[in-house]
Amino acid sequence: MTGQAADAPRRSRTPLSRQRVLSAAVALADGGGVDALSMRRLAQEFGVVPMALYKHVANKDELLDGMIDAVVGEIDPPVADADWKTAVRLRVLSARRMLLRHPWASGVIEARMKARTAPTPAVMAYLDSMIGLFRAGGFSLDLVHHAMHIMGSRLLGFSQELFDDGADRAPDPDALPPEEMAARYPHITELAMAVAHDEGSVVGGGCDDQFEFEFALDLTLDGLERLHAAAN
Amino acid sequence: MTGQAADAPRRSRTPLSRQRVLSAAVALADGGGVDALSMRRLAQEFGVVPMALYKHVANKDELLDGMIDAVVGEIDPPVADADWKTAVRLRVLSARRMLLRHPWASGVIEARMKARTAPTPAVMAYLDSMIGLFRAGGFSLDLVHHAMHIMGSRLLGFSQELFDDGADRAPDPDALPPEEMAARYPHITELAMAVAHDEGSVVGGGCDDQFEFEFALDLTLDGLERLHAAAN
DNA sequence: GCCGGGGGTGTACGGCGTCCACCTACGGTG
DNA sequence: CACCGTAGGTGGACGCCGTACACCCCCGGC
Repeated sequence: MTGQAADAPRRSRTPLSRQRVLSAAVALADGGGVDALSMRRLAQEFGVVPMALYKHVANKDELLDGMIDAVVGEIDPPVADADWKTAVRLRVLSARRMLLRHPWASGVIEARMKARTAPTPAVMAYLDSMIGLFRAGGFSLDLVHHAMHIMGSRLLGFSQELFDDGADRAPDPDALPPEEMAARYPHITELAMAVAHDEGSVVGGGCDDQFEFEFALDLTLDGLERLHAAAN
Repeated sequence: MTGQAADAPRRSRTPLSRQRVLSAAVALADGGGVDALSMRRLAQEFGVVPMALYKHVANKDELLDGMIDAVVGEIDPPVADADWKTAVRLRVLSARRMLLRHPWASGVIEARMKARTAPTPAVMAYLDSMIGLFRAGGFSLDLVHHAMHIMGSRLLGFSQELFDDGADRAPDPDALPPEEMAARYPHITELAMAVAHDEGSVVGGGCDDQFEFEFALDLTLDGLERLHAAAN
């Protein structure tokens, strides 16, 4: 009783905000997988006509972006007062827990990564702070660069080439101005700048995907070899 | 001139086999990405009505499976007379070249992996022979097991959990009988058997995904740490 | 009291995968 | 040579999908 707007049986229960749409979409994808998520299905979750959703999200792509941002935001922030290794470790494990909670997420993130001009803000923030952890541990920019490539698949479930860093892509209509970029994602910017002009560097040169791939592969193989030798 | 069946302007040029359908589908996906591939689009590539394709492939999923098998078959066979490390290295690099040739492949393979009961035969064969390379190098079953988990994302572009090895999945209607399985994929079978009952093992126990993930993560982090230390 | 606009509605279009009934041409058999 | 079974292509329809466009209604501010 005395319910004020929660259960009026006649008109739209709650005004249906972007937040509500997003979380309903996440919930719908959590159970039933990503292809159980259609605009029509989502709309009828609210007892509303499909087009109503478009007053709160631009289109389905933008809906997916919003969902990504939401779940990436669930990843725990880095712990303070820890060496780089445990900090990175904990963060990655937290990311993994998120991905297990939302099994659709890794696929969607990866797909968005491959096609879209820029990752969503939350993903950017996550990557930026991850780079920050390595930097705080004293890693050189080159080494951080390699580290990010190496950990690619572990970081968020997608496999490779997080930043091939433009030039070939379409010129991205709504890119942040550089100063904005630098302010918001200082570590990403720093790294991107370094990669952009350093040609001969400590470990390797530029951002050659093939080189990065082999570098990561060899690191892994060396690790396996060490294990193998130790198991004698 | 004297063309015998190549240019008759009236009736079906060439009878449209499963092979032709598959390669046309691969070509269509190579240019234009995976969502440029629709049954209707593919059909009109042959100047034929969509349903005609269904005489040669069961449905779109089966078409995708066929495409996967085709491109995975492009991966070079292992080189003979080489130590395990270079053999694995060359094979993985060959796989990568294939994935760069067919950018849609990694995504499709990963998606199929996540949902399907068993990978396609060519993928199975690839994994089996990869395991064989490690085994030939003297790796213990446990270590090979870890190695396959670690290299997951590098192996074929998908991220994780190649073999969580059934039990929870749907019982798979058309599974191979065990002896067939063992004959065709000896290394996979051997490894699966070992994982199935060995509980306390050299490196770790059973096939605990969480354990495998952390194991791989730590191997990577250790490798990075070594690089970091060496860079002083 | 009026009015502008945010938010929900209705309809429609083009594309998708695929089921179904149908036809047609061809090779093998009597 | 007549016959027929069948492999392979056809045409249409169904039920989904995302979303463009026009509309309308109701509420808050002037």
